Amino acid sequence: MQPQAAAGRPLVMADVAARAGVSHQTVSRVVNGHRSVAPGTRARVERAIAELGYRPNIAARALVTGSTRTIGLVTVNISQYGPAQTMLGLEQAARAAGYALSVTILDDATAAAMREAVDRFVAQSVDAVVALSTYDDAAEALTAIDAPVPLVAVQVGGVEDRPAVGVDQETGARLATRHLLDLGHRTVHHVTGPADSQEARARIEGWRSELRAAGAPVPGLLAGDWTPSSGYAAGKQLAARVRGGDDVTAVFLANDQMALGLLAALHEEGLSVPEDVSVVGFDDLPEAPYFTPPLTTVRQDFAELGRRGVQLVLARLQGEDLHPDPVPPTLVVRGSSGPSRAGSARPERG
Amino acid sequence: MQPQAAAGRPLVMADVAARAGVSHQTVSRVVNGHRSVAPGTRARVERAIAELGYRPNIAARALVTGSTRTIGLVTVNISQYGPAQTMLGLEQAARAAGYALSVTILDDATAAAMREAVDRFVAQSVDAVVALSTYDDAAEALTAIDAPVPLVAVQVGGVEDRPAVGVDQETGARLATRHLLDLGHRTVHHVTGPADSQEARARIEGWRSELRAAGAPVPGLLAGDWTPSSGYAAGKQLAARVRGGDDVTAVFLANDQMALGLLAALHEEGLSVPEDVSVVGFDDLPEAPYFTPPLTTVRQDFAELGRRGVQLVLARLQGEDLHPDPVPPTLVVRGSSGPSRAGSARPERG
DNA sequence: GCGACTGATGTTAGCGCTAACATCCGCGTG
DNA sequence: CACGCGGATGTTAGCGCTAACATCAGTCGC
Repeated sequence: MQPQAAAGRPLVMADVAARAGVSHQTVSRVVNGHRSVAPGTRARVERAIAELGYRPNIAARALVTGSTRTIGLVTVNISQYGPAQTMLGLEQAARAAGYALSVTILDDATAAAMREAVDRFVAQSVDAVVALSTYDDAAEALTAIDAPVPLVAVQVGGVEDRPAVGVDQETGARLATRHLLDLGHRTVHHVTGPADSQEARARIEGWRSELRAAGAPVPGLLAGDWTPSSGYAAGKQLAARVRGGDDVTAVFLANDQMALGLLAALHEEGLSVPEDVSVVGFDDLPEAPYFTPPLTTVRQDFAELGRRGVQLVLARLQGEDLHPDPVPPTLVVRGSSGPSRAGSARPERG
Repeated sequence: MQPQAAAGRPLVMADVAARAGVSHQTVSRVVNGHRSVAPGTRARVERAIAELGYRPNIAARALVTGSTRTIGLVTVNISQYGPAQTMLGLEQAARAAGYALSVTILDDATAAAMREAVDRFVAQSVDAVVALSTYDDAAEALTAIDAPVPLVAVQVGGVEDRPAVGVDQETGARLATRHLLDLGHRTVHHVTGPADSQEARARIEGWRSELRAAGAPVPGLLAGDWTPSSGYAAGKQLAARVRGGDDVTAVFLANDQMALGLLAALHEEGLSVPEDVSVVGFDDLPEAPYFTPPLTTVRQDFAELGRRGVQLVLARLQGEDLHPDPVPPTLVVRGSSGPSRAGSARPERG
């Protein structure tokens, strides 16, 4: 696999040219798949390349072409399932398109950090930057940044003048809410994500409008922050209200991790899911089928999101102005949701 | 790719030089912090750089220096907590050291895929490659690869002639096993990771040697593959044995996700944790405290692992031959492990 | 007071590649 | 049969930067 032969200095095009008995330019033509090269010559050059194990020096190529064939990714929270999965899709699509992916993980989602990251990428001469963030200040910085390269946002809704691709959060939230309503629940409570997250707000919006459309009362929000711990707190709160006689029979949480926390709290408080309270999450973590009980949730296709992000980048690089549709989420029904006030058998794991 | 969109064509060193009234070489000296530049000149050049918004072209620099100040990371399974967290530490340490991080996510952990990834990085002229994989064939490929750049392994134990940094898996497994033994359990069952994972084997080793040291019987292994589903299957199996009268009171699983699956299975089978069976995992996922019941587990400091990985790379780049100590794991005791009910109401086979 | 030395700067020569132009050849056409 | 055309190839000129050497003061030592 070594790119240089046993010889001391690294191989360059001229070495291949000498071996194939052609000029270095012909080698360049072969390497770049240029058309006007005689088949015989091309074969000879290709053999020389293979025999020598030659690899073009991409720094030299980048210098003259002005393109590094690298996409910069700036993201937050890589240890969460969603971003990690999106990154996976992004990387694979980028690789398939012949681009390398350079990554910056933001310590915190501030505008300054976002700017600095994009800045560093520009200095690094990436061909384009993909930003994965759903927080307001970061998103704001994104609109403000005037980078000399295409800059696309993934998973950010509501950014007007910046190409973006995302999952339709609102539809997802409506799916979840509708599901609970259809099961006969009078209304559905909602545990939110952080207030400065656009996704969290879109989910609130979807939940609220579905309730309104069904003529159901719209209860007050329970504030969460994506963490299991905040779901746990919300669970304790709801349990107290149930015990106080409140009519709380269905909860929709803005993500699965919070749902896990809520499940733990309800369990501790002696409430059964779904008999006493039905619970629906959002994301469909790989662990969700193994929660106690298995979690009904809204699945987002994060990898697809990443793929579309790259698509968008490539389009921008061509100068096209693609406006991709949002990725549709789907509802996955498992054991944590059931009919209102009616014991039922647990559906099997998904 | 132009550094700044101030004028029509991209800025180059000569522009700064002209503005500062010096030669482009002096600008280069200032940019690279060379010492023999008169303070006045340096100030003038720096002002010109700031005013123009000049950024050096790193492709040109890379071409002449032969260094891209980029580290390549090849990893698997980024959607798992461990690798993701390790990557976080890696990225931050790399950034702090002035290196960019280019990422390849392996579709599958085969030797061929590993080779190809390293190969691509070499073609990309990265300064070093960090590999994050614990699977045999990938690890094997790693030893075999003769890259023209430093290649360090993170989280791979047992690779002899290749610089590596990892967590002390064996100690972690002993910690978990000892904990259960100390609680009075006669022995501890073990659900393994995949057989071709070095980490999984190290955990088996630790578990086995701790049992032996305590003079406890060593039960047969339950094969898992890191997934919740395999933990679930193991749980079903164990539950059947408990019902059959077997003396199964403590289980140590090679990761937390499998523990989640096992918890779900035991719950379904009407067994209580920790009353009937004590359960200990490995990793300490952020979700682990919210399992039902909260999971006792072994914590690994993945981010630290990443940081040490970069340390190792930098040392290699300097030509030093650092041999870092493994990162020590710690036991986190929560509700899923408790005292043995030796001589309990469960019927015993004669 | 003059050669050797030191520090600040300029000049020159590539790094390995691609783009543009130059060249050569064989062929069809009037 | 001269002409021109286009396909195949070679030649030349940079891309923007750094390394190495050249230059040119000043400064020091004896």
